[in-house]
Amino acid sequence: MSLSLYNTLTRKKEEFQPVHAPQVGVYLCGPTVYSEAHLGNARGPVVFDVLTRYLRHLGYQVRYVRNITDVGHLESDADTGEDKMEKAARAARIEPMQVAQHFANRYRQHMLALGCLPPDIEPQASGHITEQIGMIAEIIANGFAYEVNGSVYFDVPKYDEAHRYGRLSNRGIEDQLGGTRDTLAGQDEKRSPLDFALWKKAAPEHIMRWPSPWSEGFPGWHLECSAMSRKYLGTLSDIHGGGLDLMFPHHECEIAQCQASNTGTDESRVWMHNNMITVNGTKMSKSLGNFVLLGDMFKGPAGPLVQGYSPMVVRFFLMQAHYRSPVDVSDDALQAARKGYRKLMNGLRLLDKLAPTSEGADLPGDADLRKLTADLYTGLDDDLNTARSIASLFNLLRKFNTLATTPAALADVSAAALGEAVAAYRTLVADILGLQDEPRANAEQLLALTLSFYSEAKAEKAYDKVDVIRAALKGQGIVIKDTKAGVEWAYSEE
RNA sequence: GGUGACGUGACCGAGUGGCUAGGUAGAGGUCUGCAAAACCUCCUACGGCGGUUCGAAUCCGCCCGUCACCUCCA
Repeated sequence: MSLSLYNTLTRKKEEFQPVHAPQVGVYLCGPTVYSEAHLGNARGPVVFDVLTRYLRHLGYQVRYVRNITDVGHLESDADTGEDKMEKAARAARIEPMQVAQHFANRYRQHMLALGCLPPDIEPQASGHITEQIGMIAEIIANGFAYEVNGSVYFDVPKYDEAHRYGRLSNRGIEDQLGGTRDTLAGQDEKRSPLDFALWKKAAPEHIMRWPSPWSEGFPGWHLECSAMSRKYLGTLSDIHGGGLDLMFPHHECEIAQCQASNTGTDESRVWMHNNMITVNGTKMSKSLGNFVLLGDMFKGPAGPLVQGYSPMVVRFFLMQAHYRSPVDVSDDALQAARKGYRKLMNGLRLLDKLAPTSEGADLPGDADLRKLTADLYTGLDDDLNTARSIASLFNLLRKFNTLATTPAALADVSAAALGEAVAAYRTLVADILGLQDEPRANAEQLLALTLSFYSEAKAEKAYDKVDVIRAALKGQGIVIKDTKAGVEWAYSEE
């Protein structure tokens, strides 16, 4: 089996073929760091984390780029030109970059907690102004952009004649003209309402600004990803992704920018879009206010949820649905996920105890076990269907549990078949799905319990038990101190 | 208005022309000092109406319902 992925650009599943095997370039549109991340923001990173983990497992050399957008997009075209970052900064009376740094730090913490490995490159838009200016110059030189009053706009109708705009989202420019609003500010500078900004001249009160050939200003909303993707992944990356809501206009514009610049490609061969997370069937979003902040839901009740859920439970919950399906959050669903996750973790712990009891090869139970093992990856290979691979894991886990409790069954499988199955389960759960055991037991409380047994043993003068407990804790780097006030403990200073 | 999804058993969610994913919940059982875990069995669904087919939840048509994008949004 080989990996196939659904490509939004072609609207079908395609066998994955790297542009330059064994190297694979993956780009995920990252967060705009002017506020806390919510659950919906976590789906893309989790999906792409599994994707890159799996690609690496398949032997590819992956370069995974996930950007940080710290040049805030404008709050809306209707306001005075103050962007999100500045607005947040003004509210907190700090530097815009401080806002960006703060939320970028928080974001990284949350992503790490969710088991998402750090990207190989995490470029910031503000650090790539030069590249963006260079790309604008190319687009102008190629005749697909024009300058008005220090701002530069992408000429969509002209581009459409040469390359056809809207291939990704499958919409013609006639359709879009019908639905365009004519009430937005700054529209008068554009030749067509469909045109989008590549560079905006900064209004006097605009803090974040950079010099450019056209004006002191800031780059357009879609340019950073094109510029940074090209810089780090070349003119044609392998996979570019983000949420479904980024397909249009964001990704559509990225493709247009790349085609119109000297890049001359669709920027990426495969375009992947994860579906939305919903609450009672409605998309979770900042603007609707129905979001659940990650930091909140890890700790306790948040929004519509009556209790908290640990990062790993959230990760498992997200992976139990296919990434192109919408997934609805609810306590019922999360609680079910939590039990499933723990079951899988208990399975992981069971593997250590599962040792073969038979010598021979090709025993009667092997075929069944091998079938279950082989089935583990059919889901992932089919457009990263984690839900199916997880189902396969549970099927294999049931087998493991049977083997663990039924000596006759265990005697029927060979060491080789069992070893393969155990290794595959471990690899899939821990390395590819990235599910780690979350210790739930509280060490302090376990220690207190142990000390109470110690005290009891001491009272009974059962010194053999006392010594065993002492030695065991010593092994953990903890010494027991019998004081007049009672039993205490301290870290061993040895 | 344009574009695109989706409607699966009590709940969450895969699948998609024949071989009834999986998890959670529920019922019964094995095991068991109690309990838990585990295992076995049961509950067998695909919005509605037509059509194609030997056979459709799966393909086609119509209808109903829900959602997303077209404006910042993961």
